[in-house]
Amino acid sequence: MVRRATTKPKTAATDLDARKAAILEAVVAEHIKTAQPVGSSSVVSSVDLAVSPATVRAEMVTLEREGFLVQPHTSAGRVPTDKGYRYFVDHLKSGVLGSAQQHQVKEFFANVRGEVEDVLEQTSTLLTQLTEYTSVVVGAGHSHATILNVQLVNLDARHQLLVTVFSDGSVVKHSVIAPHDVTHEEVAEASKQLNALLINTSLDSRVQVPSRNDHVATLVREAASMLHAEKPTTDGEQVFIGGSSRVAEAFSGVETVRKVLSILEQELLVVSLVQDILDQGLSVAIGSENGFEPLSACAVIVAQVTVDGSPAGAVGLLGPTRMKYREALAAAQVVSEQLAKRFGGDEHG
Amino acid sequence: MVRRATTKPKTAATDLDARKAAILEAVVAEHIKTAQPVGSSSVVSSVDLAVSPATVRAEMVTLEREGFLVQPHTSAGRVPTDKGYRYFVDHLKSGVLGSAQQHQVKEFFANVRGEVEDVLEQTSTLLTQLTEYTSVVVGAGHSHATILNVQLVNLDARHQLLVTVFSDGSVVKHSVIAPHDVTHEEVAEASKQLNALLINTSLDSRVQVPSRNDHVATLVREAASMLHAEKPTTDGEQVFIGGSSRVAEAFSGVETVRKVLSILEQELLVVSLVQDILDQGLSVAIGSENGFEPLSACAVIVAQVTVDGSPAGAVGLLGPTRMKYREALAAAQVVSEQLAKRFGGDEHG
DNA sequence: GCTTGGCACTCGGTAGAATTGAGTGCCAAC
DNA sequence: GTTGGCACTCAATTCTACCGAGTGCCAAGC
Repeated sequence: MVRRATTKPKTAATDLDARKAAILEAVVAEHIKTAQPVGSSSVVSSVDLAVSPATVRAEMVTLEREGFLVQPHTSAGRVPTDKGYRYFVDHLKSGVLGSAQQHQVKEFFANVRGEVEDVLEQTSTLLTQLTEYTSVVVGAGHSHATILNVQLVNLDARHQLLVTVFSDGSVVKHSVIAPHDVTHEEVAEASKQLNALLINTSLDSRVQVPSRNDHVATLVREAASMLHAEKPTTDGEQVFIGGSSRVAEAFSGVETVRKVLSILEQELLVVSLVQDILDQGLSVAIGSENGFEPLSACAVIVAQVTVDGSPAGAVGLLGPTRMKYREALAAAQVVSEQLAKRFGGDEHG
Repeated sequence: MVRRATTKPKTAATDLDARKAAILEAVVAEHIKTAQPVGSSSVVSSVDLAVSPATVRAEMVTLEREGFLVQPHTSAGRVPTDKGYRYFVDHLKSGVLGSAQQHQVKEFFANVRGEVEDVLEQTSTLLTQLTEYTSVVVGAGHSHATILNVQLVNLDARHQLLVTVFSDGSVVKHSVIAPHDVTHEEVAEASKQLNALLINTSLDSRVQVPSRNDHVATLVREAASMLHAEKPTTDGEQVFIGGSSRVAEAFSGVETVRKVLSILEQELLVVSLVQDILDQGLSVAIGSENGFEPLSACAVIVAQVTVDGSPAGAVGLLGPTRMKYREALAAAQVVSEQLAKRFGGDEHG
């Protein structure tokens, strides 16, 4: 698995004097806008520095030496490095959503109906519409939710379906194969026992299964073991990815597009990517910071969704490193807040 | 919605004499291999026709006039049109999977575990591995399955979750909001009544809900209506798309890639695309035949999965019109058969 | 001691011209 | 009907010249 090398969440390590900062920011902003290398004169005209291009050039040499900028080739303007973007993002005064978009968000949350999954899925669509980037919405797993109800349903004499309802409103099913043919009554009895056994437990907790060897007890054991055999990898997280077609626009090289799409296809990887970023205490991972080599051309924005004080998921945006950070951050922020509100105050809208 | 214009499922309309056919097939085969326009001399050397390039050229003029080939420009070789591919596919002697791939399929179906959804999802991954194309796996909706069990579970006094188990092993949940606070006992009673009411019915059939106005009856009505309010669009179909990153390789233009990805994101569209193709009685839709303008650069292969004589889903492959039809058809064929076997003989593995 | 205008220099990008060569269409001869 | 021959076409490639954005450096100026 391609896990990240533990890069230090180094922030605010280097500080630049006001003029260098202004120049760097101008370069980044301009490059984000135009996707072109930015030259000294262009900086002068975009910032009011009362300084000549020559001076700016001198500063840019320093900035390049310090690793904030690079020249694609001599006699071209400069392009920000990941470090340059990092500085830019760290010193970004947080923006606010355009009013049209604010309205769209409001509209959206006023009108979404349906189950949690549906809401999350549609939220991911909303996010890509707001930002032009690919979005990721992760719903928390239910490993800590308690069981409200279990039901063993007969499909035929040998096959049963175990349906489990959790306190967070999620429902999970497991196929159970009985070692012997069983009757409806036995299934009903097993179902009853399972309820008695499991209600109010969580998946973490071990339960005492009957050790007898009759049909019912075997069935109960079988079912309980299916339930607890939950693969620890998925943990029941739900991932919704929206706007993957945006990847095609955001990156120039075919190969980059392929790599990024290919990562997005592996939902487990996406979950761990988002988790990694949150663990680092970041809200943006720029280029190689995300630790996935194939995503080194990407920036990933993450905003945690906090419900009742504990993390309940996250929303993310994935774009090129030269993405519109301010707008994207604002969008992620607002949407995550709305999502939190939605699932906080009134849990089952 | 971009639905297809009802093009006639015209097959075997035109027939070509043996030599023209051989030339056409050579051109298609060569173009599929090289992605380049194919010239007369290249045809001569790839087919043993005992005929000179000049003669081939004369034939190609005819083929072009009849719409099977086009020239990108004067003085280039020829490229097949959709019609050309169509002829090629219609006259394809069905191929067989490479032995390595056969083994892979066998291996796969010997080892997949888990719920139907998991199997289908992994099947889509298998298909893209077999073919290098994007795959689509559609599981049939449960609109005709009967209800085996319903359960109303209390989340809190006003919010309940209705969990329905169908005879095909699918499980669906619906949030229910009670008009008044209800007790656990009332919920249990409602649950019981719902079971009595709904077991062995299908979603098509209307049921007689109690008209009384007490809490329990209201709850029953509310729950039943949620269940039957199933949006007719989704019908509970499940769609699994694998290898969307393959789109980036398969098409050259960024814009084409974007369009195709964007269609793939809309699962409902994909379902109707697959359905359309099956309705036309086709197993391959080439270029504009699929009726979606953004997919006019694509060919789509579909193989129905038939369980116990009735359609239970479909597997599909999406690639460029110059896709490797023989291999892709073989793969779709084999996988759909295996899938049918899997869900036929032993339904709940 | 910064700052700056001046200047030579670099080098990617573009435009135009020349060249190449794969492939065609046509035709007269077989 | 088939074929070799041939003139012709035109995308692709190569080469050249050149432009100009942008740089680095430096000596003069505030």
